[in-house]
Amino acid sequence: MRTRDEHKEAAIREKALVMVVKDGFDGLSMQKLAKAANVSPATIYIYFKDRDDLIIQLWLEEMKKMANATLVGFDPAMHFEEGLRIQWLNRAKFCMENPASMHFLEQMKFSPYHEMCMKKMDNTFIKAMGEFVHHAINRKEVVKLPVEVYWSIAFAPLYQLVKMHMSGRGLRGGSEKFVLDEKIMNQTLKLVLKALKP
Amino acid sequence: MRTRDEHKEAAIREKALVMVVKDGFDGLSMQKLAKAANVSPATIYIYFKDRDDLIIQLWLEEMKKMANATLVGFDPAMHFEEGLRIQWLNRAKFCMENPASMHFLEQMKFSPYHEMCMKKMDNTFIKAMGEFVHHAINRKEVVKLPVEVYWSIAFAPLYQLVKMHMSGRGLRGGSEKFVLDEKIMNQTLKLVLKALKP
DNA sequence: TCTATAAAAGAATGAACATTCATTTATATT
DNA sequence: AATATAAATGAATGTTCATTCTTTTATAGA
Repeated sequence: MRTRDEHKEAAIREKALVMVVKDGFDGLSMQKLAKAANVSPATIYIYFKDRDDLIIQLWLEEMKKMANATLVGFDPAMHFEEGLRIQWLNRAKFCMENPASMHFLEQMKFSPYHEMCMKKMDNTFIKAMGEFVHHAINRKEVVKLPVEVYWSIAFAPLYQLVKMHMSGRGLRGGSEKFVLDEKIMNQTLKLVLKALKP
Repeated sequence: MRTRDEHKEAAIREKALVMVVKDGFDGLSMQKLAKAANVSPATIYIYFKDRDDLIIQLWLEEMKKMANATLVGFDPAMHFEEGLRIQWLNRAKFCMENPASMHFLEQMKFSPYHEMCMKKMDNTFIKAMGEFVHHAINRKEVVKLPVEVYWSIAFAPLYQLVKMHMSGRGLRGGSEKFVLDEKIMNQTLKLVLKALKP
């Protein structure tokens, strides 16, 4: 029997991601995607059940990449400041180096697909995060807080900054561009740590 | 001549918002919208140039609502802690009372429409915010920071919490629901202030 | 080398899409 | 009451959509 061509699937995934990032979910048409990936429309349906499945698979893949990148050099048993710093910088690096992934993941967050995705995700990542926070709370290295508050203070500002960096549009109205450099990242991380330490 | 029926435009706007929130931009079809608003498809084109225009007008309206709600009782000349607290609570209140608006605005943020929208928005709101921060910095009531960092620390956590509240899904994996109550909001606001005060 | 099998293709299908057209309807002004 | 005008409509247009059907092609195992 004929064997699958991995390059074809990769091309489909890659072009689909770009299409969604560029033109939104509206802009992702199977026929245009087929053309962009140099493949017949029917071929897409060999690798993916349907359009929804394609989008969900895309999310699962990008999410895994992001999770792996986040955990490089990280251990849930680490002390709070060290652990947070490592994760923070890992996330920042991933976002800056993979703007399309980041953009796609953010776009998914508020789409109707997100709920479906969450159900399919394996939650070892989330568990590791929870463990880390609880260690830190037990050791009194962090203010005692619901995990969600901790989470939102720790990482939401980072993502917000990345968004502004990516759109090149800060908050000064005019034409001034906002660039998220290392200095600004360290400033922000410092403030985040200040907020969360007892 | 026949006069415009304001109720028709309002119905179109309202149903369109709901459709986008429920089914994403994909789900907003002019024919379905017409049916939902009890109107002929052609009527939509009396009030809006085309589908894109409809979406952009929707954004402008919801953005204005949000901006107005945010500024109730606020003055850019206020002292930092008071001003931030007022704005923070105003925003929180608006989000919790208008989940559809909030959801729509967030969904727009990462869509290709967002750039078009930003161009059309009047920037008095952004200017007021900038003024407020600069006062606060001059009075040494806040750490000296690029406006974007200040902004992301101050409000990104709030929106993140609202999102988790709205999806009912926190970070504990299982079935435990996350509810953003007044206690949690005050805890978070306290941390934000701690981060930003010198 | 032959055969079985799944990959891959291109054309085709019918549904749904945004938008427009020709017509009717309501009303403000005369 | 008559008229002019824009609102409102339902049907129609041509396009694009996701998906499937039929056929061809490549290749692993016999």
